[in-house]
Amino acid sequence: MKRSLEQIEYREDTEALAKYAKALGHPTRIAILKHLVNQSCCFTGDLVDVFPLAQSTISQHLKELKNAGLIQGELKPPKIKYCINQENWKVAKSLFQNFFD
Amino acid sequence: MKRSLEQIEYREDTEALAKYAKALGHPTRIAILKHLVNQSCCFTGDLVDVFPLAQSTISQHLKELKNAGLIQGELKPPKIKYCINQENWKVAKSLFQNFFD
DNA sequence: AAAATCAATCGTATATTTGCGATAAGCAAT
DNA sequence: ATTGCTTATCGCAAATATACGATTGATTTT
Repeated sequence: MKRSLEQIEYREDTEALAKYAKALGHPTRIAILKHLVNQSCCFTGDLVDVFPLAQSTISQHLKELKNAGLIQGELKPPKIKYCINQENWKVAKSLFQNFFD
Repeated sequence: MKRSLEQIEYREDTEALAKYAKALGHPTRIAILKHLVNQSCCFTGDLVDVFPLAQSTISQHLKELKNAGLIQGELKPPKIKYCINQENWKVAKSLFQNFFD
């Protein structure tokens, strides 16, 4: 992509908010998170049953949510249990709260 | 893009939240909105001075924010005055509020 | 050690996003 | 009607996102 020569430096909280928002910017990921909030936790397999998407696609969405810090995976062999990352969840919550006044 | 055969139907509020989140998913757009919240309103030209981005790029970001419904433009010849769309702003605010509990 | 199970990653295809410069379009004043 | 100012759109290039099937990797059970 053609980019501005001087890479723009935004305030840290601006970047953070954009990062969280981007992660939330897809209905499937919103739905996954809602599911996690309700169930408190769940496994990838469960989600594959809930959504008409390939396992690899679900996994990819989970990865993005994990990268954004909104969820975390706990090894629960032979499965992996995904939960909301409460700490960052609070951070995101307050970022959005402050943003909207 | 290879898509699921059956286009997934999400709840309306899930789609709406994802739409707003997507619009917020770029630091420049966050910064623009913060600017608008502070200034209450402003013109495209002002933003071009504030951000080291081409006028066309700013215009594109404004377009996305407008499409998402977060801002609105008022003709103030020869300029266009952009403001927060208070109505949708409230909607977005409560969607994020509910989402984060 | 082998088999089974589950999730992650790879490779691919396509769509969308982001950025730019250049051009067009809208409107006011001349 | 022409000019000048402001913003939108077009056309392009490159990056990123979204989805899939196929494969790999990790771990437990047999």
